[in-house]
Amino acid sequence: MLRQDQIENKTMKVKEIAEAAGVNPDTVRFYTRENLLKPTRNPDNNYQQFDAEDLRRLRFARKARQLGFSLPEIRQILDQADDHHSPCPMVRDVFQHRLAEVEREIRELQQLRKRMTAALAAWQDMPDGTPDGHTICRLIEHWDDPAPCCGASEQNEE
Amino acid sequence: MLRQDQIENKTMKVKEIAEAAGVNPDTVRFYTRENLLKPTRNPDNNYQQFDAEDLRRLRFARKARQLGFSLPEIRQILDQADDHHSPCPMVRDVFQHRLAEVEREIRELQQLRKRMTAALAAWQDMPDGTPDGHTICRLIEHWDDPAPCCGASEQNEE
DNA sequence: TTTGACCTGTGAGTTGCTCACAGGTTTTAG
DNA sequence: CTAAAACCTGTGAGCAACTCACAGGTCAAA
Repeated sequence: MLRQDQIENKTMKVKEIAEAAGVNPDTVRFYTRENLLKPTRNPDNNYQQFDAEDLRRLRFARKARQLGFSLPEIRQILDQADDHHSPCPMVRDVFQHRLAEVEREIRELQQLRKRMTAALAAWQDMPDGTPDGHTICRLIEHWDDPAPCCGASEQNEE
Repeated sequence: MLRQDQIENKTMKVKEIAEAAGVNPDTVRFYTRENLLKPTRNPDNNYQQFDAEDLRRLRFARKARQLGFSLPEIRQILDQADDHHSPCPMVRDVFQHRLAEVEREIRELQQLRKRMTAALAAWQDMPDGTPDGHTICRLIEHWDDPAPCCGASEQNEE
């Protein structure tokens, strides 16, 4: 299965590291372009060579993406780690910032769900399903805007 | 304040309708390009003329966007209304679909928040704040993937 | 009349990928 | 041994829903 060079250096080509991380090979190429991954080159054919460290970086990047970190943030973290600085104080800041965002998003979506279920219920209550043909449309039209800013007055968390 | 033609026909220029709807004028131009708005033209100067109906369409579009409808969906709804079809059965379908999505998003974000607060708590428990400099990073690295599909086994809502 | 604010259309930038293309390399099957 | 399949390379475009920039035309008020 593994060739000699793979056993010795554990280097992978694009498709191999992509499969190992469960991502699209184009994502690997994209991250390489974006300097999140810095593979060496095989001088014979100019192919990219990824090692176990690259795989860890890639997995880290994917997990950070799931947490909502942006690619520039992730690059910053990885670069700092490369420089033997602990990126963690910075990570903590970004992390806390991101947590606040997540909580805001949750509140907004809960508000939204509440309105939507109410709208659907109002629509269901109608006799036949298409009572006058405009209920939902009116519900959308008369939807009152979520306060554009500083709307933190009523935040009942479910 | 209002000129004569505005009083009689209530036509607005880009900036006026944009302000009336609380959006960026470029958004109005964009929606016009995308055929969500179909203003007439002033033959004198080729300026776009929006009327009260356009304003209602624009407001409807904005509210539908807040609900998560896509521009093609919104265009479909508006076009059907133009044809004197009630768009509402279709709207209901899209609406229900969107509600399911919103609920899925809420569940995912709540999962995420739970993990993030746990991570921060673990980090806070450390003596000084930067205990070994890698806690959060490891927390990210060892973050276990949210089950990619069918992860609906444990959905404790809040 | 000139300044400034608006209008016009078009094209590019944003984010995080994903896909397409054209040409080079390597692997595999016959 | 060779031909085809599968991979590699870099580059450029496309997605959504705007937002901004630009160059030139129009119009209001000082």
